[in-house]
Amino acid sequence: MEKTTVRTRFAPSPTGYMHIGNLRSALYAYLFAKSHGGKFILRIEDTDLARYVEGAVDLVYRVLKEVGIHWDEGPDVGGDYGPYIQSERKDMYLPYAEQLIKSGHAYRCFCTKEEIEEARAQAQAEGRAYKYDKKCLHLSKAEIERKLAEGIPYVIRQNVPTSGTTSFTDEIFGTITVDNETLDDGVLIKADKMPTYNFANVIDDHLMQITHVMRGMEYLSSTPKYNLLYEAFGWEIPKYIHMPPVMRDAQHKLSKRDGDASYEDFINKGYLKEAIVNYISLLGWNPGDEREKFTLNELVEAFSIKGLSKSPAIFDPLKLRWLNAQYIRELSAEDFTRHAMPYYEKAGIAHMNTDILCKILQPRVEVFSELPEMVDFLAKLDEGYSIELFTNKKSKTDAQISREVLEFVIPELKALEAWDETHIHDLLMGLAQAREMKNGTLLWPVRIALAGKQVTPGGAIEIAVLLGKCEAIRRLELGLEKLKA
RNA sequence: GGCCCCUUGGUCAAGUGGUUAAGACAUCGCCCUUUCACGGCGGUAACAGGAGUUCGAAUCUCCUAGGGGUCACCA
Repeated sequence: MEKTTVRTRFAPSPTGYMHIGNLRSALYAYLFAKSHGGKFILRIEDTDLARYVEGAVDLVYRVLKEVGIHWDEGPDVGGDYGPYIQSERKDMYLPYAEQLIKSGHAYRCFCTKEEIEEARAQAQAEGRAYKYDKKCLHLSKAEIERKLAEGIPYVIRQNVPTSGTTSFTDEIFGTITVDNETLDDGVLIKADKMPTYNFANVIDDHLMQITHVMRGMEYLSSTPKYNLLYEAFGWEIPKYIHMPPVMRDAQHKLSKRDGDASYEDFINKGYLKEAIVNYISLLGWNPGDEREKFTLNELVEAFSIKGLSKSPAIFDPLKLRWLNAQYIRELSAEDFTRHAMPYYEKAGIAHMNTDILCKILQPRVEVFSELPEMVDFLAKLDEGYSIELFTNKKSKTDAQISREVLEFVIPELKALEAWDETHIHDLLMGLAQAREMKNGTLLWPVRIALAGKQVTPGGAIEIAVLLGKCEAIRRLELGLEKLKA
């Protein structure tokens, strides 16, 4: 038996926004295809002209490329089953719908939107689900001809059976059966001759020989209608893999309105793309072992739909943060600095020693955007800080001791020729030892005077080096003055 | 409301008839320490509820509850 190649697709509609949930769908479809040595196809679903957004398609390309999800076929790279943009395929669908009319699986419906609306409103008022009553299915040939001749607009509806059941097997949810009676005669071709999403999907997936349809589980309940279509055409039904949504909390999907739902939002906040991909891969999937950190290639290696969850997953920003921090810590010093530089500039410290900045910041930063706030004191001392900061129980310091410390430390530092970590370190430690005081007792007041802040990334020595001798001495003297006052 | 799906700690989750019910994030405590972090060690914390089936149920069945989805000439 010939083994067919796995083909999956990601079929976004270009909205100008790469939702985390969509990215995850793309990721899973990509991982599934690649883990089976198959092809991953990108198709743009833009049948709704009213929703056209400038530059939206480019955004899809850019994000996918950036995270390393490469498509084997798509609008820009081509392929044997193109075009890959639905609007360029728009003439392909109508003939298929007409074929269905001939075979009795579809029919023209001349009912106006208003009529439908009315019937729907009435159904709602009576508390029952609306279903089109198949009125136009029973039009005589002559009537149809007459309406056609009059140019009355129509849609083409699927003629679903009114009895019996339809079942299908989802690879993760198992077999699902529905009563055909609950199915509505959905519109296949709109009055403007454009296909509806559902119809275009079936045609395109078949024509592009998609073997595994991976999509959000909101399509679970319309899948029987898809299958009826495949059957009407006599086409092979693809495998279905429906994926639960990404949630903001137990009752809401992660949505655009939350402000935190797009890939771009996270990148702009200083998250690393590797961390984002890694994190979302784990939202609704697990590798079956205890690994949590994965590169894209490792994900391809480890991915299996067996690890996909049936229930929705709540997006946990805290865990993403943690994972991001893990990735930041693994960066080389060069890469860390490259990522941090825009934020250094924002903080006005881009001229400082990047080795030391890296040393003190890399283990502390979880998201790059928080960096300026962490180092604000470097660029500018808040001279109005309270001298109560000099008091610290654990370091055994108070204002009095701090004053004494600064009084003997300042001249020594002033006399120091080589202003670097080693020399400052040796000098300060030597002084503490000579005076028989805890390192902390000496270092605390120095750091406070240098930073004017209780909590700082890095200690007194690193901060002194970063500030440079001149500024460091100035701050120390200012601190001493405050203590004397 | 009809139909479909889901339900293990606060969160992500392992688990497929017999386990002291993993692990991670978060949280709390301790250690390390030049503040804060990093790192290390440890603690708190869960099978939605109820009936069955079975020698034995988180695992199988049914009911209830809760949640989600869907019911467009939107995708």
